[in-house]
Amino acid sequence: MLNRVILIGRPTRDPILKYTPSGVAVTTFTLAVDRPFKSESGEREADFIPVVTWRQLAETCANYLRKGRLTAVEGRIQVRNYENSEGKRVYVTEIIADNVRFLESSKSNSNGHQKDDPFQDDGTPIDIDENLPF
Amino acid sequence: MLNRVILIGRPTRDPILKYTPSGVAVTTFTLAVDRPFKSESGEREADFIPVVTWRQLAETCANYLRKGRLTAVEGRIQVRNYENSEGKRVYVTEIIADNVRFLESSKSNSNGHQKDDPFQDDGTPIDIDENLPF
Amino acid sequence: MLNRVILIGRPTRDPILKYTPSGVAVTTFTLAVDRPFKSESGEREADFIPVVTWRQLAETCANYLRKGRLTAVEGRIQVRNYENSEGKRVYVTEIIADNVRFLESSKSNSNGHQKDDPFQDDGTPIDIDENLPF
Amino acid sequence: MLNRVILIGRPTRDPILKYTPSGVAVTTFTLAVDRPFKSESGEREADFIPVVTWRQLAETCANYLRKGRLTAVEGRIQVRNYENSEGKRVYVTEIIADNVRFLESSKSNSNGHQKDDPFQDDGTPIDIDENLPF
DNA sequence: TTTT
DNA sequence: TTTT
Repeated sequence: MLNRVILIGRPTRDPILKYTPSGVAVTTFTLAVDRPFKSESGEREADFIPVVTWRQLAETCANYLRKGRLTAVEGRIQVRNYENSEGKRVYVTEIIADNVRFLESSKSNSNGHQKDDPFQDDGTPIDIDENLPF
Repeated sequence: MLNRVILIGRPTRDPILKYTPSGVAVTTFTLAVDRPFKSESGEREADFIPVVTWRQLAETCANYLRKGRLTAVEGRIQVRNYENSEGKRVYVTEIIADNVRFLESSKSNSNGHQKDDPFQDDGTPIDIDENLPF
Repeated sequence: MLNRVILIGRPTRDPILKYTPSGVAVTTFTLAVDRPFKSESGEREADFIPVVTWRQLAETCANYLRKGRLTAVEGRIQVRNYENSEGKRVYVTEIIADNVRFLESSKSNSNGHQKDDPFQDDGTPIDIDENLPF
Repeated sequence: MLNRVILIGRPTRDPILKYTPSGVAVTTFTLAVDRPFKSESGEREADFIPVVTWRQLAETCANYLRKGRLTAVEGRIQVRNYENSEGKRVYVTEIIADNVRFLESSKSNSNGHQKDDPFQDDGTPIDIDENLPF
């Protein structure tokens, strides 16, 4: 009924832009989010959280999102499940993002604003295609 | 670096209170969160999101959380992975809650307040025990 | 750059639907949000937070939002300022909501769903009219 | 009943650390948060949002927070009111922060982590002193 | 495996 | 000015 996630972290790699059979743009990446405390053995730990973006926001992420650059993600948690090749049910948890902010864009200009950074809110109903098991 | 989740939904069953070997209380439940749009076939859909609570909050959830009752959950996303019996790496995504609100408590009194509802914020560093593969 | 607010509380009165000169629907109400701790003197306290909704969401709130009913609000903080009749600058802080959930709708049917509850996300850019000092 | 705010912006000036009569540390600053769209006249606009931090987090902000540096703030909205010298009721809206992240700390080391950055969550109940009209 |  |  309400489902909101906000993350700040760093993509583990550059994103890859794909298209669904019906031509909808989709970009997937994993965000490494440092935990606010150390593990038992004193190491810094992180959660590696899969993020999916659609349509205009997917294109923007393909253009601006870069491995290792600090990034803020807003969206909702989605839990999909499907049957794998061995007939077992597999659960996949992803963030479906509707807002992404590039906090360390290499394309920032001198006053700190991102150039050519379109309005990134994507409030239209989510396409059915997003449930495809990429 | 920042990791915040807010959900409103309904537990799919009553929670069960367990204790770690070191005696720390832990409660797990699944929250069914309706999606804000219908599926291709016109059905309402939901995400089924695992939630874990620890210590005092675990005890409170065991006492107040009930199957089907509207519930708000605040916390962070955690992604664990472990090797299963077949030697395969399995990823588990859960919400580690630090705040739970019982929006339809059956134990509310006539003026709408929850009785015996202690301060529910649990801001202390998370115990190492939480990484046990329950 | 990122501005997100999530509240659960109760409207202090029924909302009133107005229209801007250009015909845009706008609804304003105050949400009473109980604080999670008691005051020095042991009393429950609340924050009284002004909320503004626009367009379709304003119409939906006029239809469903009711005084005293538990309500969830998602949006962003906006700080306006204007000069009052004595020439003094006055600051007004409001939540511009883009999602409102009626958690205790009196119009719920027997299986708990809200009837005629349209998709409430309103992700379009905010109209200039919202800066009018209502 | 639930009250959560997450902001990313830039402090308009260096913070100043003060102490209440009872010796509790408090730091106040204003966060400039760019709006995601331009004004009617095509200008970028921002909301200027007052933020208050207490105790350990106040000390950390005094040490690390700097004017103009990108900063993430988590907390809750508080609406105070008091009578001013002319006997008029004045409303003050502030974010009481319980988590602050310095996204552009000048004290970051080469791998991007903040040095000497203590655990910043401050989950203890808020002190009565915070209601003093600073 | 699932809530209303 | 305030909700339960």
